Amino acid sequence: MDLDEVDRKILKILQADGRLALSEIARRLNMGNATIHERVNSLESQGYIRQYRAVLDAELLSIDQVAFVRVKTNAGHFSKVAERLAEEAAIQEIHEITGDADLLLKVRVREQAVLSELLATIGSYDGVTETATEVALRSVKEEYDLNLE
Amino acid sequence: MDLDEVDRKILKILQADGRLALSEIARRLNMGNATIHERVNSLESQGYIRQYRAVLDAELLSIDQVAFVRVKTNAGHFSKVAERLAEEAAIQEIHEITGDADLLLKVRVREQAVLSELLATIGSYDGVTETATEVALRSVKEEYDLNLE
DNA sequence: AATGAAAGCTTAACGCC
DNA sequence: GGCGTTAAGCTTTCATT
Repeated sequence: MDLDEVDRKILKILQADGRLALSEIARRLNMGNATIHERVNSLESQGYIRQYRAVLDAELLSIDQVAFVRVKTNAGHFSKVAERLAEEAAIQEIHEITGDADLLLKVRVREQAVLSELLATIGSYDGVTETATEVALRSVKEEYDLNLE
Repeated sequence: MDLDEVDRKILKILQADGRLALSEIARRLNMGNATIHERVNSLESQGYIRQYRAVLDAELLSIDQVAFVRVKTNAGHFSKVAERLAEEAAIQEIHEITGDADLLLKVRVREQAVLSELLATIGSYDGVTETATEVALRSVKEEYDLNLE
């Protein structure tokens, strides 16, 4: 990792405010306008910055039913299953995990009915032997900041 | 307070590209500059847009050890415990869930050693009776888009 | 790598419909 | 609610160090 202190500061700033003007970043770091512009371009093309996005309020938009699904698969099939599950828009996270189950999914839908459907679909996938679901009654925290200190 | 088609389109666009110029959004939607500006301001102040952020690459930055922790608490204590856990930067998600455990945490750290420390800390919290941890061997998908149709 | 300067574009505020 | 105008501010490029 060949990031210097300035790069890390830029990443921290943009992680916290993705729309901040580059000229304002330059001001805060006491550097030239063009320098920050070049640095940000480089951070983007090297892949450190994957995307800029507006974070929407899931509750206000009523897309706030969250569930976690543990999936067991036939021996060695979990990667293949995971690739297929990745195409489902309602599945936000797929992790291959240690322990009893093979995959842990985080699912987010508008209504419980959609969850039921999805579970039926997952259950019918080739290589899936078992699913177990836990529903979130309340999501106390959902933040995705990386701690760059 | 309700969103119309234009609002939804704006949210979709900004969710996918949080740094897109408002004038470009206006162009795409065939509307005036000032109109889009007003709409976005309103979406922000109503809370539909919670934040703008750069999404950083956790693997490139080597902050890529992910674990899920199930926490059991003394009867009725889980909300209090959750509030306290929310202050830990490494804990990205806290959900109150159905089933055997009371809380499900998603944790993200630079090294397993930090995870061990965190688990010790959590275990010592008042009201926590038991924790069980699953480590993610690979995270196949981690996306946080809301499906606005 | 970093910079200042300048052209072109964007934002934000205003008044009008 | 939607729009055009405008001044101030921003982005991007380029020649220079």
